[in-house]
Amino acid sequence: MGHSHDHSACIDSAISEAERLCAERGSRFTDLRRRILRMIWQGHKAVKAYDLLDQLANEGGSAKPPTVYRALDFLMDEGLVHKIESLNAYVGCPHPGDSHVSQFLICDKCETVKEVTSPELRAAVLAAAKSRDFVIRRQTLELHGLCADCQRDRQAA
Amino acid sequence: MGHSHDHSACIDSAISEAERLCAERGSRFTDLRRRILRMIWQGHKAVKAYDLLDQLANEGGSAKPPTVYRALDFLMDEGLVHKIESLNAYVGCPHPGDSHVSQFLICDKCETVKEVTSPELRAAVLAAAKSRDFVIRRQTLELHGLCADCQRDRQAA
DNA sequence: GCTGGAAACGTTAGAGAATAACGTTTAGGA
DNA sequence: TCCTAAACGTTATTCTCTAACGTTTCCAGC
Repeated sequence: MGHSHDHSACIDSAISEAERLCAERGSRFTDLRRRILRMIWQGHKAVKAYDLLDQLANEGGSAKPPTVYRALDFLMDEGLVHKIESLNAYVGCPHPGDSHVSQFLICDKCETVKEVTSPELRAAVLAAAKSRDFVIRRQTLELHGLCADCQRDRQAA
Repeated sequence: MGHSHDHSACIDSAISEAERLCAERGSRFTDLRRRILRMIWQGHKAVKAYDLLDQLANEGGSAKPPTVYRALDFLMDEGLVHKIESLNAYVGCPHPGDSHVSQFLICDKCETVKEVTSPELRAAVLAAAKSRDFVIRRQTLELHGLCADCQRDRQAA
């Protein structure tokens, strides 16, 4: 992952995909929401709410917490971003629209968050729940460790 | 889970197991730490730090946040409690000592947290990580939904 | 038993995360 | 055009957690 890819393409495609989905659903992809989604997509790291707040402040306005949290709520409702519970931070969803359960690989060194979709893992989760007679509504599956790149140049964190 | 079991036995065994482990390791299981572990074991729900704080205050003293968080840190280091990231709350570990990765079933209705250990699920997690060349150091696996009991008398939450 | 140092605990202060409850603006359908 | 709901602004507060200090307590070594 990481260093070498055309990230501006990531951003653009995320924004236009969001545009498309919101139009399709009749939800309002306002300027504020677009700006915040763009900020989150500045990299493949999870972004903290108060960092977004600071960026908004730097861009001139006097933003307060509810501004950011309302935008985040919208983006999460639309499936455009996910919250990483173990970090209290938010990351862009690379494939909104496809309904899916989220599973994340989080590198503790470079902080890259990679969303993965493993059918086997999904099946194992469902099986574990079923055998205990438990009905899943929502799941948090966050794996912390070292990504491939950071294992190589490991001066571990 | 839940309604019908001798819970005082749960508490007692958790405390004495903690006692044993700390003695074995030479770590100090102080009165404060014992009290907080006992509070957490009052039920099979995850307990919030500030609820612990309130209970301490009710018991007379003037406890401040660091008191609780330091005790929680100790208990977590010793593997006696786990943090539920998706709730910002803490739950007793039913089998400290055994090294294990934690997987939780969390009922959104009765709030019972059940720690499960599924070798199949564990294997699936490892396989998913390995196939992406990712080394896991720590994992958060929290499944929210309805436990068996709450499915039966479902006037859902 | 005394003592020195580390661990535990007390306390003050503040950062970071999130929400409640109001008011104002704006977009867009009737 | 008007009217309503959604979006946004603003103030205040709650909850979660930590930094940084000082004091007490334990206990290993003398």
